[in-house]
Amino acid sequence: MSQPSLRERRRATATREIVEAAEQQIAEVGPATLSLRAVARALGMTVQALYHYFPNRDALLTVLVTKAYDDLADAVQAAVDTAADDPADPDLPRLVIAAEGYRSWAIAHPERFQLLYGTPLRGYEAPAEGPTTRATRRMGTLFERELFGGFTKAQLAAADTPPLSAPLRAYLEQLPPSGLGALPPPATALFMSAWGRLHGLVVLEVFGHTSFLGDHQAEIFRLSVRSLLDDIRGRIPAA
Amino acid sequence: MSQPSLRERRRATATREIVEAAEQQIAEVGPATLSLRAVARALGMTVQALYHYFPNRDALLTVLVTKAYDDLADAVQAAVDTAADDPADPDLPRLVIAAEGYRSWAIAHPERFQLLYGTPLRGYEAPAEGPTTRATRRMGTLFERELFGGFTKAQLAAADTPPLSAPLRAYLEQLPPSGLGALPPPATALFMSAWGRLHGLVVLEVFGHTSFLGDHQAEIFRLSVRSLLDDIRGRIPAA
DNA sequence: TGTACATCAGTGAACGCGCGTTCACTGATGTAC
DNA sequence: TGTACATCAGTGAACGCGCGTTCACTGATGTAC
Repeated sequence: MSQPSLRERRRATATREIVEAAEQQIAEVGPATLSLRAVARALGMTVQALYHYFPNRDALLTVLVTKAYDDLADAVQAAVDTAADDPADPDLPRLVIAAEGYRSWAIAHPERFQLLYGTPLRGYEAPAEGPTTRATRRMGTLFERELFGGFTKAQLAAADTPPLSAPLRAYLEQLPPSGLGALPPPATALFMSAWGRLHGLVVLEVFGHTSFLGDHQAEIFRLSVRSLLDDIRGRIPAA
Repeated sequence: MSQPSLRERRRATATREIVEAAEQQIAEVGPATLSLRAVARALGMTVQALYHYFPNRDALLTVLVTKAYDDLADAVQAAVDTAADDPADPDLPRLVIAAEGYRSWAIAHPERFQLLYGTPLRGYEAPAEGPTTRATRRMGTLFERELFGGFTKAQLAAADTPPLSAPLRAYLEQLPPSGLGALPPPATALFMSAWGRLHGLVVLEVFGHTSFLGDHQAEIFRLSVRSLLDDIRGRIPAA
């Protein structure tokens, strides 16, 4: 219950400032070129001082990656929550809102989005299990709810997909229930397909491959997510 | 008609060797870390010699990017051609074959795929118009044919999509006919959606975000492309 | 309340490294007469 | 066929740069008595 000491509070502040300066750096030069020296420079410190807060460059990167996953998941969550409280357009499916939250964050923070979904960083290995997978799961659960909410397990199990091989069915069924294992196999397949679809358009846009669409990228995206929802819903039988 | 001189042939050979060594380098350390010195080292040359072939690092990168686009388009083309000559499974839609050609190339050359679709390289600006857009168009045309081949313009124009705004319709109609401008607007929208869908799954897989699917990524991909085809075809009215 | 000691944020100096690029050169290949 | 000159691939030496990390230090903050 003892409140943090002055030193602890200062340390926390300094750490936060370092992370923010690093994010600023990433926004300017991209994740691959992030340099400790530049971060220190931005803070008016010497590089060596950073080593009191992070044992090395990779440790700082890990924090940045983790935070980016969390911020992205938060952004999607916030988009859904806001729309739930005060629906701007009651006809807009919440999946579209969630997807647009995802897209908006990516466009607002392209370099941090790269950090997550772009080229894996040389020499940097993301921690296998941990906060990053937690944030991913959180986001997955959100989309899953908007896609499949309101359908029974039986309906989902009867979803109309191209046939799944027996080994695939078995594999999907034994995935950890905290993730996708809770869904019947055809629904998992649909989910992956939908996830790729949503992610694909965002990735193309963020990396500049759809710039020929000019100002209409947002509309194409919304259109595409609407179709996605139609397509998926059309594959789930009525109760 | 004069055949190339000895010197010209040697120069061509040397240039090819440099490009190959650079591709090898990229395969080992990734596109961002590509260094002229390492390329020269691999060839047993000094760095300075490279400057007789490329004015600077960016020029080499441009060649590598262009070649990667071409090689990818070639791989897709080859997959379709092979299947046309000697269909391994006559029931497998050619779109699936093209898509799997795309996926296979990406998986076989993940670093070169990154070069095209991963994080844009710092300080490197791709030539706006030129060979890269040509290769992209080539690939686009291939997929377009497999998606929409056999349908009339009238059918495509009547495709069932969520409503397109008037400005979007107008914009899509005036795109250059060499690219997507030849399609009726709803078909273009469908095409973009399909392209994102296909690309998305590949990108997730290549960058390791679907590794939890283990050996089943190929099947999920095929399933997803089959669904994609169903979904699109289902939106185009009968003649 | 004061004093002795431990903790810790920060600095100055330095390390070794690999990088892209430039310059002046040598020697081989090609060309004109 | 031989000779003079131009072209060009390659080298040695060097440039200035920014990087991550280590070490020994100073001075402020916190803690035990």
